[in-house]
Amino acid sequence: MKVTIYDVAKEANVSIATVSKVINNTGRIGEKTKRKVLEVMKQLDYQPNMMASALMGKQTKTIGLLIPDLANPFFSELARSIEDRAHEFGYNLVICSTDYQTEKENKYLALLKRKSVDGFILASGFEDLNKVEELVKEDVPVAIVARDLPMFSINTVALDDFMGGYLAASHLIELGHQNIGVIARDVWSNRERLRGFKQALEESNLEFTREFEYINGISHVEPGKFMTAKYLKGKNPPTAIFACNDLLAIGAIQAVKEQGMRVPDDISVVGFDNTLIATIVEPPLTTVAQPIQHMGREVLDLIISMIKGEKKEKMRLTLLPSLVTRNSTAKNRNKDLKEKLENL
Amino acid sequence: MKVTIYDVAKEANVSIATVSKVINNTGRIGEKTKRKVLEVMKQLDYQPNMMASALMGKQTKTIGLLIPDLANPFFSELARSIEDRAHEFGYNLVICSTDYQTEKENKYLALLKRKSVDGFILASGFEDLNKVEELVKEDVPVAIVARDLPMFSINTVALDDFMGGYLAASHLIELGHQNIGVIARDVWSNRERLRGFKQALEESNLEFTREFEYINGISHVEPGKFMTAKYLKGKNPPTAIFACNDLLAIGAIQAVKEQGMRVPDDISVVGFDNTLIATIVEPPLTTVAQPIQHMGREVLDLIISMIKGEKKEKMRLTLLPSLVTRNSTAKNRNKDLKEKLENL
DNA sequence: TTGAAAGCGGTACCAC
DNA sequence: GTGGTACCGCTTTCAA
Repeated sequence: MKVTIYDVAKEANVSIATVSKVINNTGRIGEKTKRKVLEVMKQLDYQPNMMASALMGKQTKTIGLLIPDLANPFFSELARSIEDRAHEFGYNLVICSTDYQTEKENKYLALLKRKSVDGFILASGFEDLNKVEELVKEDVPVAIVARDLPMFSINTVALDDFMGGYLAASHLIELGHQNIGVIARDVWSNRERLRGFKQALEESNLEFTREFEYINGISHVEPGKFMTAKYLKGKNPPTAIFACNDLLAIGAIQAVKEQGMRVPDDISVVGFDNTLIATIVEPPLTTVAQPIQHMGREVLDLIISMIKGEKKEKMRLTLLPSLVTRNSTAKNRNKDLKEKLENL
Repeated sequence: MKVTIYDVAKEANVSIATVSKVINNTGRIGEKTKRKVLEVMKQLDYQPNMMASALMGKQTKTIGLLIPDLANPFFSELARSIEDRAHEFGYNLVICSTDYQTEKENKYLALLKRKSVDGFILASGFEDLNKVEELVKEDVPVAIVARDLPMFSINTVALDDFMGGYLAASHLIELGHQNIGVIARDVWSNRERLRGFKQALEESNLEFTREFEYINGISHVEPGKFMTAKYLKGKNPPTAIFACNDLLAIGAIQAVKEQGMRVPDDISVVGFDNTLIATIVEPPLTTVAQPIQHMGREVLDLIISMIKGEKKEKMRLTLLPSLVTRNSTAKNRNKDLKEKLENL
């Protein structure tokens, strides 16, 4: 049978109260008794049961992490960075993939609450914030990561998506692209990226007049491929593509190739996230890098400080993206543009 | 404050024992009382505290999953498939990345034990099995996945690695390759793959006489690149590379390109795992596919049945790999071979 | 059919 | 300093 605090107490000829004190290093205990108890604990290989102490109001040292999809490189990298930091503090992560389904989000939220997790980190869609608001009201520590919720008072570590879009567009404009196709799923952060994107165009006295529609479905390779093919086959095909995540960008590259064109010679492609796969595609992807490690570390620190009860005021930490230039972008050599320039 | 079983009992004018019975659907309760209690539970939005019931010996409905690295596509895909199946049964996963460090493995094992997880799924290195053996002795449900431990009596869901290596070699041999470089980390499963690989050579009256050494470090892009470059620059360069995971294969492809050669025209490359990235590289990777979804599902089912106390006898389930042919492999056009053939 | 009460393994307050 | 003990929230006999 498992060894309990009673076994230790009996073996050390003290009360369980005393043992508890040496475990938690609280109250005052004599040096000798302390040593004695410690010794017995080691000898019996005693492992305090966390369920029991959790019941008495102490923490469970576990944090719930809700993400859309663990198999998506961006989220698995993010989860890993959060996990590492969590372990540094002796915390574990319960990870749940929600597939962007509100139903699952709510289900996992409720389930993990029953398991008395100390707090939640949300990287998921959460278009429906009712349950999240409830948690906040009940004083359950909740922090958001990689997902800006501007009109909601909650601790957040996010990326400056506006700047991300701006960066992507600026880079492309500098390379002489004026007709740029955008591929994105309709979520808040992408709307921001699009705003930043347009802002950059505007500053160059360019206008975003292209046909545009959000993809439906998730941000994966296929939709990126599909949408790019559509743009390329449509009238007024773009000379560059800005995809709002690396997976979509991969799809874009594949579509370009299938049309018998080349990246970046004929079409430039910019991605977003800078995950492992950006370095793996051919050509290597120019992409807007999210500081994934940094984000993971920051939310974890944030949630920990909330759990500890420090920092009662809400805050939003915005990290800045940076452009990583690889080989999927190049000067625009498109004839139309050349002609236009020559006609000036 | 949180609503407890007492609140429900009071509100429904019954004892907590009765409430407990309706929650768990045990014992015999009158229809009316049952309905009444159910109603009150709903009304108060009562959520039973799992810590408390876990303390009483019931399950925590959480499973510990130890993997080497959550950011590695193979493991994140595996984790995802296990997670999905777990959720079907109402279980959660606590995921820990061990980085192949025995130290971390043992640390997480102990930590999760204190948290009373119902069982462990191990996909990690575990060269040191002492702690695992202890768990088994203590009757803690433990299952191994994606990692064969042949001389150890423990429930396992694994791949037929021997066959995987055999498949890869056969494919390459069929394409006319005789001088094949192998890249692998020195772990059990790779030793098996190598065995299968050699077996196929042998059956074709070929011999594996190449210089060979296991990589040191982890199975990631860099070592694959490094080792391939080494082979290519060495004497008697191979016409094909068999890399024991997709990441290594990516590295191989990159190295080939850097040497100014082409895949598959000059060098063929076969990977292992068939993760997302195999479809993303250029050229798309021919690779030995592991049935990741299937494996995840099977271990989960296995551990559940262990938790439930069914199936006391140990078993090893071996899943079969299959070769997915894409464009990183082609007929050997190497001069040497041609000459050889002509000299016949 | 229902309920009183004894735990499960700890924590923490309060005497001694 | 150390120990007695009342919980924490729920499960489970065992009576009633």
